[in-house]
Amino acid sequence: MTTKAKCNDVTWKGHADCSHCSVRHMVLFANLADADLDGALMPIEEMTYAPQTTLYRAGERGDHVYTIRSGLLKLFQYLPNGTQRIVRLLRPGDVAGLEILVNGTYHHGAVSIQATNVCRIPTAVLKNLDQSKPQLHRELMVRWQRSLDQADDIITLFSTGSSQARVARLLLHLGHLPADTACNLLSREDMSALLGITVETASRTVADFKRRGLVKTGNGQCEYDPAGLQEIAQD
Amino acid sequence: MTTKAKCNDVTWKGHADCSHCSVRHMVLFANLADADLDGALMPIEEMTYAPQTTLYRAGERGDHVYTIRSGLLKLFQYLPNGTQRIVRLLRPGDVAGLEILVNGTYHHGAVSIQATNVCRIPTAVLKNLDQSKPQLHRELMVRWQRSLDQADDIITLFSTGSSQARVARLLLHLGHLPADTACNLLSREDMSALLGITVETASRTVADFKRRGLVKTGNGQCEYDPAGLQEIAQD
DNA sequence: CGTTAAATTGAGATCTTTCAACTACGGTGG
DNA sequence: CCACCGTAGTTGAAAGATCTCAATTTAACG
Repeated sequence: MTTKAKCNDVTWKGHADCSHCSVRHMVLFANLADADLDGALMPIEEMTYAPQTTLYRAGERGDHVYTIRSGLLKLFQYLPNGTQRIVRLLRPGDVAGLEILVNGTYHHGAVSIQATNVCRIPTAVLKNLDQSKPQLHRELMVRWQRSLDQADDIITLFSTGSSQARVARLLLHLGHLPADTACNLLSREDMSALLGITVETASRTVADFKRRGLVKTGNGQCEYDPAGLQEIAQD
Repeated sequence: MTTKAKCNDVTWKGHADCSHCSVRHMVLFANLADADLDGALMPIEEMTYAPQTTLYRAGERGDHVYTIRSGLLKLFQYLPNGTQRIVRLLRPGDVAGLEILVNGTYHHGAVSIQATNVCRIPTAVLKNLDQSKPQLHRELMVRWQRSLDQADDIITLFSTGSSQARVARLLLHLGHLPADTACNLLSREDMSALLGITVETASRTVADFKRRGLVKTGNGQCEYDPAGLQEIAQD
């Protein structure tokens, strides 16, 4: 289900370490000098999770943060009535579990939506670097701010307006990274939990978009008409 | 409209300075030693804003963050269609404008809902303290995390479920601080922008609560039945 | 090829919005 | 002091959107 590898362990196949990380430019250590990272063999693990794998649960104590290298992760909370509400969608370069640095407890459940590759970083590493490399602070602030921006997106883009507008905005949002006109489709259940609508409404809306020729789907992938969806996303 | 006072200026009436701040325990400098703050006369201003006053606008450049000492502040963004969506509600102890530390631009509009008293802190102060007092980092992280928790609340509490449930949760949330069973009521317009419903629905819902004896209102104040609202807030 | 979960569809009930009318209230100026 | 005015709040009624529940189809997988 998951694979492990010491990121900085020279005995590990591939010789991977943070200073040669292929996504280094977008992750937590982006702006630290190579020398800062070379000093110690850090117990950072690279891990790959199959879809639907739980990384951690809300309320759980822990001492790792996760930077996403590839894939898609959802963070969610449970509502009073027991249903699940997705509060963040994390993509490569994003960080999960920063709250652990504040009080040692995760505030969300974290589950992979697609196959997801992450670096699992012990808080001890950050605390060590913290004292020696103040540059890390800025990097942490940037991640924290990015999380806030993403939360704002969930509020303004995904929790406001008609279900049509929400779905359209979601598709555009998902497509924004890989290409400009295609995206991996979420399950109707995840759409529902993310957009605050029912599974049926999500299904009907996507089906309607298909009928109108706005999207074409094929095994989990989705090609769409940007202009058309943009129009609907307006309101 | 607004009043100013140098927080640490010994010539200011009242002799106020951060080391004697009455809400010190809940604000940004909570855990800094008095000595850390005494060193320099810092250009921190205490200001009082009348209701409906704009502190800053989205997109604007700036170099101040605000800690709320008393009152109520809304942070909002505009939707594609021009309507306003409230993304955060700030109360005493909360911080507004932290994003300025990352890229110098405010991400929201900030407007006082009630008369609001704040400390207006230049980013330069934080950057100075930052280098000399690493303890400030933890304090900043705590604020950042609090902002995230509040954003999560907006998503799960105020943007999910029936309008009745949302209004009930809002009243309970507003009452949580002052007393346990009363709160200052928002305008229907702000309710609408916060809960993602129309002004009319907000009005009807509150009216319905009144008819059912769940709330009593009198000039902007609101007394409510906690158990009854809790019931409705469940879903 | 059978089994199970996910997605889709239909139909009616329910909720929310829309649009328009009306009321309450505070302040202004005559 | 009172009529007038503008804003915020309220209410009604019909249209529209979403949800609910049940049935059906499709897809996934061993």
